[in-house]
Amino acid sequence: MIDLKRLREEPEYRRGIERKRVRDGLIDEVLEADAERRLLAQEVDGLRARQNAASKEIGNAPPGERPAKIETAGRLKDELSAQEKELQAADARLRDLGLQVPNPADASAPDGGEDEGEIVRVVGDTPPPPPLDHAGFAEAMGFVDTARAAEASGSRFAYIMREGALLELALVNYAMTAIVGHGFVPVVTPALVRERTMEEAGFFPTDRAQVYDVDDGELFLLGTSEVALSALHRAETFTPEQLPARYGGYSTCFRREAGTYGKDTRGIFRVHQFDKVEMFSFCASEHSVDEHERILAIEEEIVTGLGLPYRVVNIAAGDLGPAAAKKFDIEAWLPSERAYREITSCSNYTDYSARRLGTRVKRAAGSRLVHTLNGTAVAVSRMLVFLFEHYQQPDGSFEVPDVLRPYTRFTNVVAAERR
RNA sequence: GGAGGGAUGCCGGAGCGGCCGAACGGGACGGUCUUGAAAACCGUUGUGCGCAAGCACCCUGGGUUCGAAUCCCAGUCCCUCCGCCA
Repeated sequence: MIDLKRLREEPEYRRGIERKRVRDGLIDEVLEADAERRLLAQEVDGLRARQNAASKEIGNAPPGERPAKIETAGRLKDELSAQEKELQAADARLRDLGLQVPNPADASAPDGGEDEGEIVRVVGDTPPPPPLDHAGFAEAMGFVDTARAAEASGSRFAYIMREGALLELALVNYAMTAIVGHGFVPVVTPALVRERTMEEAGFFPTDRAQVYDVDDGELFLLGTSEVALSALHRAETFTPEQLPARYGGYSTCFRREAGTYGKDTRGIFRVHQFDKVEMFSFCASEHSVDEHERILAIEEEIVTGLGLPYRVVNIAAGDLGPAAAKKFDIEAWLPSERAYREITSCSNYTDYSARRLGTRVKRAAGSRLVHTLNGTAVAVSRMLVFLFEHYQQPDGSFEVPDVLRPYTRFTNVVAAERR
């Protein structure tokens, strides 16, 4: 949810919203609905004050005078309930519209759309394509079976098998160990949440089409554990010393991938179900820019540890999700495509989700909304894609990245017609 | 799945339909006393919106009433018992 007061008063704030993709006229509709609601709220407040006073009088009056007073109070009541109905309707309208408005883009997010992010830095040398792309290699090695998964579940599913399955677990361990070392509290989250949680995390109503629902819409499968982590401090007020509060979530993630038909259909680059380790921070507003850089640095450390060449992209305003004010993607080099492709992503949601959650921090006077941030530690299936290309050897074998060996306990998988 | 009980402020816990934003106890904070601390005593101590008057909040949403923490309905969550289960 955006800050309506700032929308009213700060032209900069409005401009930040307009730099994203917003339906024409939406902002003005919101402002109108807000003005109407505030007017009604004022009237109702005044009416209630009179009604409260009238009722109080009845209690204090001698019994003989009561019937007349009850009569007047009764009239006030009718008037009030009519006004209250209108206020309720205005509230609903404002809420409905307000939920559609995205968080303003930060000034440091570049203008433009999907391919107009700013390349912040490029790290490492880009190798030529290996003999097999990730899908072909994974199949040849018996690491991944998408054909049979299609039988069981449909397209964009995979059986991850043999050393591939062990690599999956090794990646989870590697990422979890890394972020716990940076002070993130390890958490295995629920994978199903209620609608409210989706909304408060900033995903509903805008991203509803991307989410699987379950049990007749009672519950929804997470697309990222970020959703469950954000709810960890719902309606809570932190003391300043408790911040930053950092959590490392592990969960399986589920995405419908609506609107991606025909895109990235080979292998496991884009699948409906994958495991992910995610960083999530609650922090004071004045520290969120630093926290964002910190999360990005940890992501780079993880990617570097796995020896992948990459670049960092400051995502353009028009390409930001509804909740993000700013986002850095790390794109690793995918040799078979001779292109950089997204491997991690970290966002600063500022107070957008916190406002819905009611997560605050105590201040000298009153309290303020916190800022929330999230970032990928490892999205496992996606990461396997890159490893299968970068660690594919000339003799067709697979070499395990050094940092994963403590977890896999094997260092090499030979090319196998044995499968 | 079946049967009961419950949800109040930082915590415990009271609360007749009006005198309840809420007794009492604890904690925390400030002060007196003390070389310092403890003890004792005194005081302060929820939040959001609003410039303010004021309004709202006793799990959530409805309802009854002139008036609801208190009565009614629905939901959510927790606890106990039975059944089932990795």
